[in-house]
Amino acid sequence: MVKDVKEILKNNSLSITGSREKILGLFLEQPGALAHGDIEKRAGEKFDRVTVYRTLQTFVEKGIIHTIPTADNSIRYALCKDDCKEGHHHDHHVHFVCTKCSITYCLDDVVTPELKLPKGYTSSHIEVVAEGICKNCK
Amino acid sequence: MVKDVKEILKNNSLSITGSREKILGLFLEQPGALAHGDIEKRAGEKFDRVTVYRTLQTFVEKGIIHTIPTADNSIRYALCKDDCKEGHHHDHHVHFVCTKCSITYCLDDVVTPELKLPKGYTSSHIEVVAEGICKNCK
DNA sequence: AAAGATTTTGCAACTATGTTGCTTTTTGTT
DNA sequence: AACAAAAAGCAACATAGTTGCAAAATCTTT
Repeated sequence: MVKDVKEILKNNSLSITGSREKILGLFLEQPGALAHGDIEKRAGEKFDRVTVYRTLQTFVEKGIIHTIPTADNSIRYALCKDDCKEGHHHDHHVHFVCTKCSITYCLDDVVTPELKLPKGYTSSHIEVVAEGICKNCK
Repeated sequence: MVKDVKEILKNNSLSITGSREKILGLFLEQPGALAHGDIEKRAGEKFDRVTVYRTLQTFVEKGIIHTIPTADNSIRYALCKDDCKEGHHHDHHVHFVCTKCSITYCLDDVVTPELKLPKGYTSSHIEVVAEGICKNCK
């Protein structure tokens, strides 16, 4: 079930380091998205804040994770599906934030709907975030 | 065209002060949304940062403005339509961020689409942010 | 397997952003 | 005009995020 962390790093031509293994491991072992703060907490204060920032940034650049904008304005990160390549994300799915447990889910099966924009507007990307109660909390 | 700032404040039972008049004026005199930083800059460094924060907070509570989550994770504020009441917002429209001029628009006529969520999920609020080129920049 | 080049980490310092408590000033009310 | 209530301003603090640089770890080459 759990994909090999080292494998993923190698495939993205990243050197295998302790922090990268641990941080990537955190993403693999749980369903929701993680905010920067979550990672620092769950990792047990092992590494520096700066390292977390830089690692997340690297993962985003490589297309391993993607960012999710949330209403409360904290950036969250979640694993990308395999069709994300370096510098080119394809996360055209809807995100769901549970107001009870505050877990953020990627609803990979729910595709972002088409929008009829007013004349003159052209959209290249549409972000949809739904808020409510998730299946575990109802 | 420009609504009376004092009128709006009175209608929301807010005392009329210099900062509130100026900040509300900024929102009325331009089409897009404003971030906290924009307000501090455009106001010409007249008042304290804290005042801006508290004024914006008051306006949000009263339903005069609403917040817009953006991809770059900076909160933006925009005027609410008249059907927003104290503590109860109705901003069920789509927001549009221009990648060129980075102005954020409220597309009041574009209603947030319905979503078919997976079983077990119930959404109370859906936020849609489209990114692209606006009518002035194309 | 060791040496050297390259990355990554961790530290310190700094900037930006946002919050809280308290005093002074302004506003609304009588 | 006088008083009570609310808002503004100030200082101090808290959190988030960035940058430069030296030390440590990783990768590569032999």
